[in-house]
Parts: sequence; C-alpha cells; structure tokens
Amino acid sequence: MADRLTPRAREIVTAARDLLEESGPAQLTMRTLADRLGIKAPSLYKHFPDKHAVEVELVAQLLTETAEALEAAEARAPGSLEALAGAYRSYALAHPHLYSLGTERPLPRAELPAGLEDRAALPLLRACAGDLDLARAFWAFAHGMVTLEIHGRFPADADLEAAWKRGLGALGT
Amino acid sequence: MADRLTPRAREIVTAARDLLEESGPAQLTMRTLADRLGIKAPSLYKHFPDKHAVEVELVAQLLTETAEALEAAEARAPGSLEALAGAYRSYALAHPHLYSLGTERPLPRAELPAGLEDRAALPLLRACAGDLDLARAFWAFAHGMVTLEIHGRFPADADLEAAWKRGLGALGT
DNA sequence: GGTCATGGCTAACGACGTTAGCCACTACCC
DNA sequence: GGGTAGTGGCTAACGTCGTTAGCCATGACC
Repeated sequence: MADRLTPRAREIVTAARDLLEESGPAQLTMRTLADRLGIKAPSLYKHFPDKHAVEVELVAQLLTETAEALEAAEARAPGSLEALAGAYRSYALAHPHLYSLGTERPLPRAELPAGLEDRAALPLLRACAGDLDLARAFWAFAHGMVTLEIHGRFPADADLEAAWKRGLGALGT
Repeated sequence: MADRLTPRAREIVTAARDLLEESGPAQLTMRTLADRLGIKAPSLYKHFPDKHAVEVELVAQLLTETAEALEAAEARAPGSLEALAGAYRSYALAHPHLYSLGTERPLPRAELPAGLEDRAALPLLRACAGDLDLARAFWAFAHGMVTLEIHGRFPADADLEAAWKRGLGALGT
C-alpha cells in the first residue's frame, strides 16, 4: 500500500483487485489481468517477479483494510467485541474472494509490510484486555463463521444472525 | 464410499487420496495420478468424467470419516462437546490437505451421497440438545481453529491448547 | 465366430505461468 | 547533438495443466 510499489505496479494491483473481486480467483490470470490493462501478459513481469508477488499485494490490502475496519469499529464502540465482530463480518462478506485469497493459504509473512499483521490483530487484543487465549478463540469463531458462510456450508435457511449472537454471547464479556 | 463406484474407480480414488495427503492439492494432477497407477492420464477419463468427480469422492471420504470420528467420540463420552472437539481437531490435523480440499470450496451437495452431510452434523447436534444456533457457533469455532492452525496463521509460539480450552469453556455446557 | 463393452493407448488442443530476446522511447551527460 | 542506460512494451516459445478424439487389444456373450 505504500511506496514499496511504483505507480505502474499500483495500477496493476488495482486491476488485479477489480478482477479478483468481480470474477473470483480462477479468473485472476496473468493474461486476463494484462488484457484489462491493455498490455500483454509478459509485460507484467517488468513490474512483478511473478504472480505470487501480485497476490501478496492483494493480501496486504486485505490486512490493511481489515485493520481499518476494526479500528473504526473500535472508535465507534470502544471495547465492544460485538462491534468488532460486526465489522469483521461485514468487511469479509463484502469482499469474499479477497478474503478467501488472503485466508486459504499460509501467510507470506516475510513479504508483507512489517507490523501489518500485528496492526490487524490489535483492536481485538485490546477488546480482550490482553487475554490472548480469548482473542484467539474469538478470532477462530469469527473466521469460522465467515468462511463457512462464504463457501455456502450452512444450509440456505440457516439463521446465521442467531448463530453469531450465540457465539458472541458465549465468548463476549 | 459405496457401490456407486466400480472397483477400478475405487482404486483410482485410493491413489488420489494417497497423492493428496502426501503431497498436497497442487500435486494432485491427472498426470501424476495416472503415473501412480501405471497408466496414462487420458485413461482416467474412462472412469471419471473429470477431475472434479475424483475430488468429490475425496470430499465424500472426508465427510464419512469425520462422521465416524465424531460418532466414536460420542460413544466414548456421550454428550461431551469437549470430546467432539478433540476428535474433530485430531482428525483434521491428521489429514490437513484432505480437510482443506473439502472445506475451501462450496460443497458439491448434489453429487454427494444423500444424507452424508447430515450424518456428519448429527453428533454435534445431539450434544447441543438440538440447539441449532449453539451447534453452528460451535462448529464455526472448531472449524476456525483448525483452518487457522493448518494454514499457519497463529504465531508459532501460540498456546493453542489454551485457546481451545477457552473457546470450549465459553461455548460448552 | 461375430459383436460389443471395457480399458488401455497416442496425439493433440487450448489455457496457464513464465522466460528469452527484441525494440521504441525517454532522460541524461559529454 | 550523440551516445548510453533505463523503462516498459512486444512476439515467440517452453513446459505443465485438464481434457478430447480416435485407435486398438482383450474378453464376455449369444
């Protein structure tokens, strides 16, 4: 998100983001990405060493925007786990493909901006008053709900609001 | 898992299962699968319409074995959410690639044996005394813990036992 | 003994990520 | 102004992927 990228590289990431969100990971191809930019696929390699590097930037966007969403929720309702959960869920469901991309493989920690992962985790940690175990359990619950929801694992008629409430009630204060 | 497959098709699925568990989804290729069976890739299409159909059988295995693991835990400790969670976690961590394959995409419900999905869910539902919301919250927590664990999203030094205990304590009886 | 299903095979297609190598354009320095 | 170097395009091609078409050997059956 920072000056770690040239302007042209940023344009490419923007196009990749659009492509991913519109059509899903399967359509995020070097050729279709190049198409959208009006260039040919090999030209992309003047700006990124490989496809993975483009995806890393998308993961960085996911983490950054998740952090922003959580920080905003925290500002609105300090200390509220429910507010954090709502923000997390809304953001994830609004960007399901990006969420999957950033979630369904090992984090490329070495290639991400320093401190980004921590930043995304901090609001939850603050709301849990530093209780690491609770924070991890809470994160697992929210992440589980979101992924099951995104991948259509719940029955179509399931009352997910109620399930969220139940989990929040149990794990909340 | 039943007579829905010819003997040869079952052999192919067995080889696919071995390949997946040994080397991960990226190595599960029609060509390497055929190699392992001593035949050529196109011959596989005499037994399955496409790669997806092979994967569906693997997902069916995952669901069946998960159901068996949960039923065994239930038999050992009836009504214990903790026992179910332990069985779920052990099974998933023992078969991480299979778990990911069956979890990270929409369920091919139409192509799975009838009743299989329900069977896998029943032990949890019984332990929750029919409380659907609790069962879903619990499932989300367990699934979230397992996927985050499999994909290395927790810090290497995280005390996951403690996080599990915390979640179980909150969601348990 | 002819017929037909079964289950192999080779050759090939189109899409994928990626590499090699070429070329136009611009900026800069003497 | 003329060389030099960097930037950012391009075409052609390679190897791998899933998949299709079409051929052929085997064995069961009437």
